[in-house]
Amino acid sequence: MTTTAIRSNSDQAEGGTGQVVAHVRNLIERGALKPGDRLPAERDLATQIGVSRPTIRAGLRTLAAMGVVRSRHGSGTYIPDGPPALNTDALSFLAALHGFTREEMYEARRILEVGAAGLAAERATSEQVATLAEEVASLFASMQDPQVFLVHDINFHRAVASASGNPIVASLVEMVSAMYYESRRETAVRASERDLRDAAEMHRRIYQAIRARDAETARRAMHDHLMQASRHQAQEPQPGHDSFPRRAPSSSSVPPKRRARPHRRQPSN
Amino acid sequence: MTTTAIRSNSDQAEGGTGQVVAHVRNLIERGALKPGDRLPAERDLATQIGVSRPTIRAGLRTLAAMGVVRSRHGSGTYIPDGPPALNTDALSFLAALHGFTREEMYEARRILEVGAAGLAAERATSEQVATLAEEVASLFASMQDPQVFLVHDINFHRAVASASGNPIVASLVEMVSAMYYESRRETAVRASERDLRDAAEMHRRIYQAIRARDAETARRAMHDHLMQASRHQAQEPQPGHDSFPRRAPSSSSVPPKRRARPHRRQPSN
DNA sequence: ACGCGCAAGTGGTATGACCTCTTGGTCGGC
DNA sequence: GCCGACCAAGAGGTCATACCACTTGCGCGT
Repeated sequence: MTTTAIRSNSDQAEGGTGQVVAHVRNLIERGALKPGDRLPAERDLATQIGVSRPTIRAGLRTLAAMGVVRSRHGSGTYIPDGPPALNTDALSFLAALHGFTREEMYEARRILEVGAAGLAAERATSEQVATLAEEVASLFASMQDPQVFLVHDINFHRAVASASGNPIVASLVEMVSAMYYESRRETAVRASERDLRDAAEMHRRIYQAIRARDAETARRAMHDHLMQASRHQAQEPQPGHDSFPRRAPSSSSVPPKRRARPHRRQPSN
Repeated sequence: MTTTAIRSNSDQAEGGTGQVVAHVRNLIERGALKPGDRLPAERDLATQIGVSRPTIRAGLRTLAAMGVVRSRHGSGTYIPDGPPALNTDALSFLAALHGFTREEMYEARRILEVGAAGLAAERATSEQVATLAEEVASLFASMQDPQVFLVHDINFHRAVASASGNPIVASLVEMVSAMYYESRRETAVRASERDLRDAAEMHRRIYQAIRARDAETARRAMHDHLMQASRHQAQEPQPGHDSFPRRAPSSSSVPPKRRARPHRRQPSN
């Protein structure tokens, strides 16, 4: 019975750069840094913490990649305000690395967004409902341009997530949506106008259920929408495999589906 | 009707460091880099891409923060194998920054893990079921030590997520679990032994449903478990607010719940 | 009073050096 | 002949310094 320790994967408790991350974290937890604030200049931080500027920059870059800070050339390093936002690229990289399938993406979206739709029906403000209405209108208005349609499609789903009132759920949906957009952008042109009309209609139903404060109908509508989208996309002409890594050709016959991912062990350093 | 552009939040198409990230991304998409591989040495990458070593290091640090690569002192920079893993610290930072409430965390967990439990019931391998059984046993065995109990608690939920067979869902659960662990670690000692026994029992029910391949029961059991845990925790002695930022005292009366987060705009640079 | 421009300040990059750690090969002893 | 200790090459980590690019706001000139 192994009592596996829980460790952050970027465990930088020691080392200069981890010192920087920890310092900023302390500032945040002490309330000295709030969203919108500007951090001290790198050269100042260097003298404060007692490390060199390159080390400071390394730590700040780590924080920037996490979405905790944002550097603006010539101006300073700031903590972004607005809703909390994770780095959306991370999931896209993992998708490219591990070859996530469309079905897996839709499955993840279904789990997340069905829940988000239910919450949105219970809590959406009138402004958020208005935003949803606008995006639905944009969907119907862009049925002849799959690329523009896709943008409004994603925007609608992000708006639903935002209307859920739960910033964590909203952040996760943002990540998954960004990954989906990345992988869908190239193939979106293959969607038939009939499919787009269906999709627009289903978005409208989701919107109406949220507006009517009917959580269960909203959940079902979101579920049906994502199921149908997944089915439609599976029927489209051969997907461009070029964006996904191809397995190295092996002498033995390649398994037809996906192979399980064995945990090749790696030294812990 | 704004056609909001969809941009990655770490949009580094230009600039030296973004060049490095893009280069590695190309290597991945071309299949030249697979999980477990080692990247060229920093000094070599520098000459290949045509930038200096600090720039290379900046790009690699960004990738490391995303969980795409992992540097090991004295050995090299590698692409982690094993299941895809996002950086779990990011959510913890956002939690500290924006003061996520426990209710929001449980809500997010409910959405994600109820779905994961359903999938796990449909797909878990016998090995994964065995892992779940072990963790359940560890839970019953550690009821007198809340800290150890918490570790096995989290491990059980991670195992369920892994058994879902969906690596995206598993990654998201990992993130949320890590954040939850961070915020719960300090207050876990307050849990009564009776609550721990209840919790262990509910984990056992989840396990049994998954083992029985009963998806709907697994979903309900997970839902009930997280609901009850949320309720119990709300009843515990005053939670240590010290890890969460306190709002600056304002002259006007503070709204009782949480105020909406206005999007203070910030220059786009 | 208004606007233009310059200068101070800030992040971004480059160079080069040195340190620590890992790793694998080699040499010695058993 | 085998095994262990040592060492050296190579990798990432840090530092110091300089210079470049961009932003911002103050102040000068009109």
